Amino acid sequence: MSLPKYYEQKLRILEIIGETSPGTMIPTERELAERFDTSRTTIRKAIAELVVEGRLARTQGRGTFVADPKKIHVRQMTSFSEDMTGYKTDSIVLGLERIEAGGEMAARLDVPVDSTVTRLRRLRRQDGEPLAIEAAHLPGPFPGLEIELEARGSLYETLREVYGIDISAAEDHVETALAAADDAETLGVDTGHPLLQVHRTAWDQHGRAAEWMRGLYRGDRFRFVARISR
Amino acid sequence: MSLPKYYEQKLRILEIIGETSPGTMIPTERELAERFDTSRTTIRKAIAELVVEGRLARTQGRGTFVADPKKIHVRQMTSFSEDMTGYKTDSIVLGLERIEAGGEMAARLDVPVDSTVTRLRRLRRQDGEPLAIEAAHLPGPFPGLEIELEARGSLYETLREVYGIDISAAEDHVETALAAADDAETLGVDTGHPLLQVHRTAWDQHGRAAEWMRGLYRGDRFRFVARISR
DNA sequence: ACATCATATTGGTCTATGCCAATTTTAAGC
DNA sequence: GCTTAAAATTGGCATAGACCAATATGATGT
Repeated sequence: MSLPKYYEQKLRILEIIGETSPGTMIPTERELAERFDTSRTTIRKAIAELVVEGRLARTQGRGTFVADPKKIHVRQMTSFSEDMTGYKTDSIVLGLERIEAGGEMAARLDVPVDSTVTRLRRLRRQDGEPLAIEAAHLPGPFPGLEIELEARGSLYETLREVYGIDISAAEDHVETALAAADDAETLGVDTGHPLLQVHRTAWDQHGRAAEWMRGLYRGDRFRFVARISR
Repeated sequence: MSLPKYYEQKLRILEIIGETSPGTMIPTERELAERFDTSRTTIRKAIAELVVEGRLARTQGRGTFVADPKKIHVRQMTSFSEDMTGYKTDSIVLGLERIEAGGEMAARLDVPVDSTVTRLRRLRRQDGEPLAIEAAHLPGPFPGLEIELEARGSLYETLREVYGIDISAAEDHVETALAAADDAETLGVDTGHPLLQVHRTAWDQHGRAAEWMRGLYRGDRFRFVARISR
């Protein structure tokens, strides 16, 4: 019947959050521990969950602050760039290479094993803050993709205008995942931070596999939206 | 550059997992702590993440065991029951009441405030293990729903056959959430366990809002799948 | 053999503490 | 005033340990 002690503290801290507005600093961990007559460890566990839920943000040496829990929508079939209007968003190309398709990749893109696959890794940001990592895999060499993509920004737009590939169907698989050490570093979150992991297979106007994508989105900042009708 | 210490232990435990098969017991926390020359606290943090990822399962007094990380797919527009073929699944009705629509509910279902809304809360299980909580809200009293639903099992089938409501469009919003104390208890997971939270608005053949649903799915056991074409 | 009860084992929770790292604040020097 | 350096503050990370709760084990008695 009784709640875990850390959870009680979480509820009490939520009250503090409710009384203030985003940007306000809450009391220090040591002060909260003393005020609520508990250990700093327990307070930190409570705060950790509130950070994961996007209600708090903390910085070493500065303090812990009330955050704005708004979420960005990622829609099916619309690229990231189309969906983040109204924000100062940008996209950093982390890498664009041609690799040889392994067994799994070959199956996903329906190409022979060892054939050339183009891999594009991008970091998505909003107001300079990293929010998502997307790794797209395309069947073939796609010569000149670097330059064409640079000019347009949107991958799907580039595929359509330059390579005649019109993405017309897609299947997304959405699940939770915990940030691995390297992804956590790139995204600026703690190792183990919950993420939305999206795997997408997309097909062109002829029904051929055109893209296989893996996206990692900060769980506290994103919501995946899918609409369907028949 | 260096990895967090608990994360190193996580990788080492993953090696142990890789060498065995589901059901095998791994060494106790105290033994792992001694073997890896670290504290039990650090080992527990590593194990906690592996539990969240579905790689381990632990029981007080028994031990920690290698788990089978398979995930169940939840598809858009198909009910839970249609999707879990091959498993011994069942559904427990936690509650079926008629309530008055509040402001938010009224807006979501496009009905007047204070009008009657039917709320159906169900617990979804597989082989007796609770896996998901779904709360559906329907606009209107839906007399006899208890009996009709009992006979058919599937809500969408009941709506179609008995009430002439054919769900023909839906929008799902998928995000991560941490299990609150009561939901954690119902699902048999720890408080704070990552979940997939799905909000669905569904419309009938005339474009009228027919359902508003909130689902909580264990993040370690589910994957949301959405397919679209144009 | 079987059931019962005490004991040991194992995970669950919380505490107290130490030290490090990033940042802010204060003091010192010019 | 301004810059620079030292000190204090605050979160980050890991440790050791105490005690509890659930389960498994082994001893005991019949």
